[in-house]
Amino acid sequence: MIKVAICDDHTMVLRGIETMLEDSDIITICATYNFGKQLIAEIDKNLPNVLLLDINLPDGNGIELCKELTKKHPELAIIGLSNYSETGFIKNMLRNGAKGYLLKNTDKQELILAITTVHKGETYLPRNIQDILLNESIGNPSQITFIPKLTRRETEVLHLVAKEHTNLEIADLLFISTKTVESHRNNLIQKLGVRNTAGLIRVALEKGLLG
Amino acid sequence: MIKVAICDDHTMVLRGIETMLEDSDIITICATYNFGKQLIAEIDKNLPNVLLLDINLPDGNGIELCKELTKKHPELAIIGLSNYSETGFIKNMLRNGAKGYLLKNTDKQELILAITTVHKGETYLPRNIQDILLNESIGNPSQITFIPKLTRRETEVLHLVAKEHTNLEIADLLFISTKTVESHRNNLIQKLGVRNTAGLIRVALEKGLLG
DNA sequence: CACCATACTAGGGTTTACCCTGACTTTTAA
DNA sequence: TTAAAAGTCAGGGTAAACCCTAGTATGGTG
Repeated sequence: MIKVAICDDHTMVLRGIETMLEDSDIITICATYNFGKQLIAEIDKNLPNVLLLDINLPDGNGIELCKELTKKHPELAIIGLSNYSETGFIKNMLRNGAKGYLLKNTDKQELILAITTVHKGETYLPRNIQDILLNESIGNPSQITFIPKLTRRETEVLHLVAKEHTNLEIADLLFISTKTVESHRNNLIQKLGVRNTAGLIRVALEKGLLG
Repeated sequence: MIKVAICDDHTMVLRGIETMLEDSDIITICATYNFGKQLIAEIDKNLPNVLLLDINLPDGNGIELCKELTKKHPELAIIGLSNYSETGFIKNMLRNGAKGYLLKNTDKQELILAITTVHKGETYLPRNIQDILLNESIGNPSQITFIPKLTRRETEVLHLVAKEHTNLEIADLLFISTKTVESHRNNLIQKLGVRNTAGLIRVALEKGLLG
C-alpha cells in the first residue's frame, strides 16, 4: 500500500482527492492537512510515501515548503498541486525537489498514475505540461499563461505603486533613491510587457501579482 | 429534493462537492459541467433549482455567465464559487443575480446550509465574507461601498486608460482635446477617491467598472 | 420658455512618470 | 571561483499626468 498525505486549504479539493482515492486497493490516505504549518508540525508522526502539496497555500510559500521537506525527508515523493500551468512555478517546484506536478482539474486515472509513478522514484508530469515545457525549451515561450518572475525589490515597488505612492514616497519608504525606484518601475513595465502605470496595475492584478 | 448542478473546471473540486452532497437526503445532483459553454448548451435540458458556479472559468467570464443565466432563468438560484474573497468580485456577482457566494475551502455543513438557504429565496454569504463587507461599509461608508456613477465620456476614457492609451491617443480616438481628456481623467480620480492612475485602475477593477 | 444642474469642453502651470544610457556593488547560481 | 543577476544610483532629457479654473452645450424640470 502506498501511503499518501494531502495538504490543501480548499476543503473541496481535499474531499475530492479523498473520494478519488478511497476505493483504491494500492493507495491509502494516511493524513490530510489544511495548512502548511500543520503539515510541518505533524508530518513526522506518520510519514507518507507520497505527499500531494498545494503550491498556493495561504500561510507561506509552497515551493519553500517543498524544499524544506525534501531536504528533511529525501525519500518522500512530493507532487505539487496548482490551478496554474505556469511553467515558472512548475520548474521551480521540480528544481526544489518535487517529483511531479498536477493541475487541479486532474481526473482519477491520472491522479493514481501520478502517485504510483512518483512512488517508483520516477517523475510524473501531465501530457499538456510536458508539451508546454517542451515548447519552451525549443524556444516557443507560451505567452498566454506567462507570469514573469519578479525580484524582491520589484515586488515591493509594485505593491507600493498599487497603493498610489509616488516614486518619491516609495524612495523614502525603501530608503533608496528615486532613480532606483524608476529603474525598478522600468523593469516592471518591461517584464509585464506594458506601456505605463495603467497597464502595470491591470496586468499585475490579472496575473495575481498583487494578491 | 433540491436539484443542484455544478459547473467547475477543476475535477477535484467537482468530485469534492459531489462527495459532500451525495449522502444528503434533501439534495440531489442533477448535472455537472466542466466548461461554461457546456453549461449554457445543456442546462435547459434539466434545469436545477440551485447552480454552483465557478467564477474563474477558463472559457469566459463567470460574472457574465451569471447575468445571462439569471436573466433567462429568474427562478434559478446561483451560488458563486471562487478561491478569492475579493469584495469587488463578490459584490459584482451579487449585483448580477447571484444568490450566494462560497469560497472553495467551504466544508460540508456550510455547503448544505448555503444551498438550502438560497433555495428558500434568501441570500447566503459565509460569515467571514459578511464580516469583510460589513467592515468595509463601517470603515468608510461613503467611499468604499459606494460605486460612483460614471458618465458616458468618463467610462469611455476609463476604458481607454486601462488599455494603456495616453491622453493624446485618447483625444484622437474621441475627437476631443487632450485637455478634455485630462478633465475626464481628473473627474474619474475625484469620483473614485484615488490619487493617480495606479489607484484609478486598481479601484476601477475592484469595483467592477472595467468588467 | 426659462432655469438649473450636469456633462463636456479646454486653457495655463506644475508635478510626476517615462526613457536611455552607463556604472558600480552585492548577491546568487553554475 | 567565475559568471550572471539583482540592486543601487546618476544625468539629461521628453512625454505624460495632474491640478485649478472656467466657458460652453445639453437635457430635464418647474
